[in-house]
Amino acid sequence: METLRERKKQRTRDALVRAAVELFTSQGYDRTTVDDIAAAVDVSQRTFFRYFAGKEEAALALQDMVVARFVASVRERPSHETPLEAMRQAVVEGWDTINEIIESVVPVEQYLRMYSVIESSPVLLAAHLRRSTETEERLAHVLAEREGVDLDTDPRPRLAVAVFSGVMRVTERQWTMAGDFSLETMREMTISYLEQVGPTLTENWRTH
Amino acid sequence: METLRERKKQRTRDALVRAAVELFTSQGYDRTTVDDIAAAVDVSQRTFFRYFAGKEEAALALQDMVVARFVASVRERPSHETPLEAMRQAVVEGWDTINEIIESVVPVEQYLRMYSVIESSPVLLAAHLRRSTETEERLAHVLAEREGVDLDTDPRPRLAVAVFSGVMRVTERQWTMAGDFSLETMREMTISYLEQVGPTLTENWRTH
DNA sequence: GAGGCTAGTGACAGCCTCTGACAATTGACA
DNA sequence: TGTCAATTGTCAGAGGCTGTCACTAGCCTC
Repeated sequence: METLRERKKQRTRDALVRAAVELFTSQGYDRTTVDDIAAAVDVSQRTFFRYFAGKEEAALALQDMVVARFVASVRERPSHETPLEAMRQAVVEGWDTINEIIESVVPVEQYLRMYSVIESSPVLLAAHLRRSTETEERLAHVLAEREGVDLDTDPRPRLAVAVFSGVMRVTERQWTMAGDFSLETMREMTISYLEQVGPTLTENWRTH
Repeated sequence: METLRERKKQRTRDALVRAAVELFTSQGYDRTTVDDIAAAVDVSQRTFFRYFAGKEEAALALQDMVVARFVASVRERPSHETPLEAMRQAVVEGWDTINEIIESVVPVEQYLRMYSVIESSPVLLAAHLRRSTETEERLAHVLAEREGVDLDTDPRPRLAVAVFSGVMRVTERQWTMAGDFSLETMREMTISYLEQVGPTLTENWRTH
């Protein structure tokens, strides 16, 4: 972020993300064209595509920031924690520090609203899920290193991450459907669902 | 499949899927245009889009058939099995009966090769993952009914399905990466990975 | 601080996916 | 056989995305 060039570039990028999120949350993802976004920032459409590989990437830029922080957070967890504990703590901690990450680009409120946008747009949801698998792969590497196991021969890191991500995905979805867009609710659901995984897999559901 | 019209339609659809899979597995997904597929079957591009909502749908048509069978299979499992047992049995059983489902449209070998195509094409993988979430939702309904719990208030069906799907997804991916496209290997990996989930979540990975 | 160098941009042109509208064709059925 | 409905082809066009090329503005050296 030293030179004027770099600062200018960052400003353009932020402006594009801001405009994109603004338009997506107000008009919807499909009803917003790349031209709209470019026009809102007063750059050419071609320039938009120099910053983002596609419309999706602009929509998921905020997610990327949060996810990157989450992965880093897991890596920094004390090594006495089990993989699941480490991921759990990192997520919960994440919900508390979201402001710091997002607020520099858009209001947190708008970030939360993007969850609905993502969930309600098939193409966007698809892109989000694919990116999540990339995150999972990165996470698996982190866990393997933490626990000192070989990712090529030991499937456990990937299995643990897959299970964890599955639960988080359900949480995300249920939270969105509930329509209560508060961080507090999200926090509670995260903890609650993660607690229930064990019993769900082992205990009998039928109570009679 | 009574009238001539219906038979003709089915034949066109099968021909499109066949041509699509043929082209995708030989040239790759991105290097195959909808025009190519339509031309191979000698119908107009517009007709293609009357059969499939998009290029992806044609590519995932075979998957759909297999998945539909899987969900039905879970529904038919004896009620004394736990949810996880039922899903596990349904999958393993599925690998044994795949021929019957697929062979009527394309050789099984080609179906297996589509896994690589899906895995190596970002857009296609994204579409696949999104569709998987829809399957998960359907599965959750099946489990909820089986166990007699309320899906609106009880997260356990969705959690169980999410965990199971997560494991299956890892299996799928590792199988594809291994490059050994035999049903036998897939079968073994499925069973092996599902067995390891429990220990992975509870036991200590560090053996010293 | 002048001039060369290069990253970043705008302006086209063009490909591909996908959709709406309307006309032409073909099967269904009285 | 004639009418009706379903299926298809043709045409037109929007929108996402990419290559190309010229141009401007920041940067760096002398």
